[in-house]
Amino acid sequence: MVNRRTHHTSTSRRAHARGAGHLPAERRSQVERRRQTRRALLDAALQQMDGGYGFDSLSLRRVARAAGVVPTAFYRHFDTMDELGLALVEESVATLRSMLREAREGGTEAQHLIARSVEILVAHVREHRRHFAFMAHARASGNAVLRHAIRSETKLFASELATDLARFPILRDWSTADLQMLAGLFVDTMIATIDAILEASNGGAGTEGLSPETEARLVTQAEKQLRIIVLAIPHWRST
Amino acid sequence: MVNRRTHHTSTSRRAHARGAGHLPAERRSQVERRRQTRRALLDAALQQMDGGYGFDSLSLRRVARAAGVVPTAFYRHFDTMDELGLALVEESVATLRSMLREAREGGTEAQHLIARSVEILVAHVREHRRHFAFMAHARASGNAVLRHAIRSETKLFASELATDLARFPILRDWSTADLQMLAGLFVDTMIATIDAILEASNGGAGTEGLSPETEARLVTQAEKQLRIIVLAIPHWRST
DNA sequence: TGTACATCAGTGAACGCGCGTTCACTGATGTAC
DNA sequence: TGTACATCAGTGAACGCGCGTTCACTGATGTAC
Repeated sequence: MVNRRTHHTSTSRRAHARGAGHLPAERRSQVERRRQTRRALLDAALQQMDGGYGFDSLSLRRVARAAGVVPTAFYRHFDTMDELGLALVEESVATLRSMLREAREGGTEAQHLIARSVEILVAHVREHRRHFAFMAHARASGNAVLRHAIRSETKLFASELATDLARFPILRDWSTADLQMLAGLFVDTMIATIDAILEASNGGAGTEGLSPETEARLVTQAEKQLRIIVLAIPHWRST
Repeated sequence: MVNRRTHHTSTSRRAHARGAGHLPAERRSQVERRRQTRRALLDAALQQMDGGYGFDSLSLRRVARAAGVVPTAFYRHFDTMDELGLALVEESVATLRSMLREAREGGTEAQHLIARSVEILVAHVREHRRHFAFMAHARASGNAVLRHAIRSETKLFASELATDLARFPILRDWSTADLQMLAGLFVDTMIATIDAILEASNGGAGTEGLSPETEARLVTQAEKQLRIIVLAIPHWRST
């Protein structure tokens, strides 16, 4: 009976080194190597979801493979796929926060505010398409952990928006509940816009990207929808 | 060498007969038996998705098992899981249509119309919770076939609503694009409400159902959101 | 600066499992005479 | 009405595959002296 564990040559091992794999020639520090592999796993997960497939359809092995790493190396960074998913939620939420921050800087005149907000939204979705697509899917996915994480972040986001809205003179006398209602309406409309953008840029027949015409149409529609809500504000009698 | 294929007793086969399984005592016709198994497969799929898990996480074997049928029997009814999914989309769409039809019967005075519409929506979601949950998940799922099927049905639904809206005197002079925009806003708000109801009735801590308080809160919020949109209508200048 | 040892990120073989799909089959229902 | 044959919904064994997870390992990086 021969030795069960085969002794491979070192060259065969080198041949497997790809992406975040083991590249001794580079002389990276251990912590840097670790950081890069973690990043590669997160990016691989986002990349694998790119075709419009959700987090649920990922497998640990596919993510590891796409990251250029052996499946077992995954466990050096995350205990489960859920933990990787939560890390992606954190990154995505950071993107949302930066969006809200950017929207806060600038004038408060309604007409410009709407156009600017939609512009910022579209720019962010384009810039961080994978993160938004991840959230759009995971929001309604089968994974309860991710779904709840994203839902609660969405509620938090709406609450922060309500606080911002409270600063407008015309909304000063609205009840908290009505401000939340209004913020919810804005957020729901934004989410619908995000969905529409993502659908148009994924589902497009082979074009892979969002055509300028389609984008313009979606921007116009979103602006109109926000504007019609704003139009109603002076006529609302808050309880 | 013994015969590879074991010859089981007929009693052991009977013991396996469950649900839509083979029940010779009943003397059903072949077509009736076929119809019942198909129904059992569809119901089993809906049931398996009940815990908040989406269509993507179903497997053919699990569905067949839950339907009380052997995996291979599945193929007598559907070529693939996708086909079963499309059958569920058809059923769900029929539900939506009946909802719209019900909403059309009755007065057109705005205030009552909103309350009635929300009431009908909530009643339908409660009555057909599994179908709505299926659509809410599949809308954003990884399965491109189902996603597109549901998206296009949603657009059709919004178009029909736009046609209904065109009959209101106050909307008579609105452009088609603006009517579509308005219908889209209503539909997006309804979808958000449906999502909120489903989330509250699944995510509730062990209660399994939607508490009357939560439902009342969601109904109030939805009514307010629709009302604020309606409030804006007289002030909109359509292009 | 040089040496001996510790750490630990990534490796590769192995496992048991549920999956979709194939195939030849069984036996009740349906039909032709 | 009775018999012989056809139909076909559902069966059960088998297959190859990708999965998550375990384990002992390798070898470069890091550290104590």
